[in-house]
Amino acid sequence: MNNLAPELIAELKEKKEPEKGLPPLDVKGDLVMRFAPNPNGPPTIGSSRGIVVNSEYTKKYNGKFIIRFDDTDPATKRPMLEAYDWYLDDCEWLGAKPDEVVIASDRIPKYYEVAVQLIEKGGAYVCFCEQEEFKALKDVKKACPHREQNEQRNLGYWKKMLSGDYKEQEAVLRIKTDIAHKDPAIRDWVAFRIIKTPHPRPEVSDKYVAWPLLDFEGAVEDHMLGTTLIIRGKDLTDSETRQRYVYDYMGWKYPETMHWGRVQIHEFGKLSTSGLKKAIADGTYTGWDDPRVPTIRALRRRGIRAEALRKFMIELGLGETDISLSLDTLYAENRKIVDPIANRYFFVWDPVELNVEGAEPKVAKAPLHPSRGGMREIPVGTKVFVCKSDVENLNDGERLRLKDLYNIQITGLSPLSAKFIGTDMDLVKKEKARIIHWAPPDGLKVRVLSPDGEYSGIGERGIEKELDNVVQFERFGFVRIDGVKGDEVVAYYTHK
RNA sequence: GCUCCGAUAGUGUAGCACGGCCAAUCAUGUCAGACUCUCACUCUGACGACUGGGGUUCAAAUCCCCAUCGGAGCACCA
Repeated sequence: MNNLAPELIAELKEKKEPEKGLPPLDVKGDLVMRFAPNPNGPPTIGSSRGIVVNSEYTKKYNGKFIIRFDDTDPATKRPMLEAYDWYLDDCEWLGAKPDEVVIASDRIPKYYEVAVQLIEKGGAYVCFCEQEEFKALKDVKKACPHREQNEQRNLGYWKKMLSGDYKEQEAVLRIKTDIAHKDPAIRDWVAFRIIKTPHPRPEVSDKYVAWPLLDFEGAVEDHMLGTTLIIRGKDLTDSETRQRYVYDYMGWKYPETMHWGRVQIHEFGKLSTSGLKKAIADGTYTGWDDPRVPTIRALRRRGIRAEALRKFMIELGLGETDISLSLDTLYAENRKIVDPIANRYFFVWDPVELNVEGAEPKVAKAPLHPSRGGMREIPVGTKVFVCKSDVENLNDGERLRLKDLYNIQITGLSPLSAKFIGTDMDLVKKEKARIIHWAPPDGLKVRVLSPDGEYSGIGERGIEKELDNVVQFERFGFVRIDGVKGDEVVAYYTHK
């Protein structure tokens, strides 16, 4: 069979191994996709899904990946100036360097052009209703009086909207849809409103007072960018129906769309960008890369690898159900990458001093890595530090093994003391003595910042040479060495 | 209230478009054991799911209907 029809076998194998994670796409022609965040905060784990999935598809199908900043709300969801670069930086780190970067607030005049065309086609009108007033009418499928204004009037009003003649709230431009549409969410939606707060970007600042809303800006942009496939959160499913009115008036072709549900992460719960902003401002968190914060920057600082995050996001697939997941899977993925390369060191948290009577000063030798070879050397005298939790429930006379050093027997509990009883591994193998790790008294002062608090203690020398690397503190977990200052080391906790 | 949408083990997924090969895939998790001078890694084993009820059919996780549960939108937010 193999000889007769090798291509059949190959085909069978392919059928057996469907694409793990993302469903295959039916791409005809070019694929253009975009990830469109509002940079009103740094990219979060949630953003990474959008970045990874969009870029993964465009990679796979040789398409174009665009990042577009939907920053057209200078007031309520005011963009954060630093965040623009953070997005680009995190994208690059994730291996998702965009082919094109677009900033909506740079392209306002283009949106104005489309607005004028829509008005001329009778597809949009300037509405002076108060919000409540309009809603009341809309709820009973009734048009407001402004809906019937002719094009000339609308054009005049529109000019006045642009020139700043109206106050905020005084006038909006609405897209004429179907005022009796069965879904109230669709009825004559707002495309532009007036905001007199200057935009945070200095190049834009107070240049405009009429700002497009997302549905309008996105509609025009997706057409201009030639987007062929949109993947976005299901909170925007109705956008398609709304935006199609614009596309129909203009005679454009609407892109394909796909949606995904909300992602919630157990470890972080419901943290909103604005909530985080507040917590950072009041000092609850140290910044946007505090290990307790769900941003990509924080994960990076903790030593999560881009590949692990990518894989994690891809394997979520594209479901419309809301999902709630635990970072354990991400950690497992990361551990697979990091475990073979991370050097091992001793770090003693909550250190307790232990004197070992009868021990000769020596140099302990321990492998840098259990399977890779290379040794570290730790000079040690008669005094070591051990973890408080390891010696809390000891009995007098108990025998222990100090890992890679020697055996001891406890001779006193307070103060803690012990005596040297040899180096033979039989203590562990036959007597099943516990092995604990330790640190020399002249070690480094180490602080570990982790999602559930800070640990401080003493680490062996050598750690200071691992700046920026992920290492494993034995019996503690993986950490990334974040800073070294003299004899003081700061590490960020990666995971168990 | 109106309009959409979804439901497979603790979690996340595969399978559903073309019903049988599904007593249901993979990963993670949990438990047990092996290995190991780490409670890490690796290995072995166990645990664990088609929301419920009807219908169509020789045959349903897959198709249809109802119910239940969950979610989204109904903003001059994105």
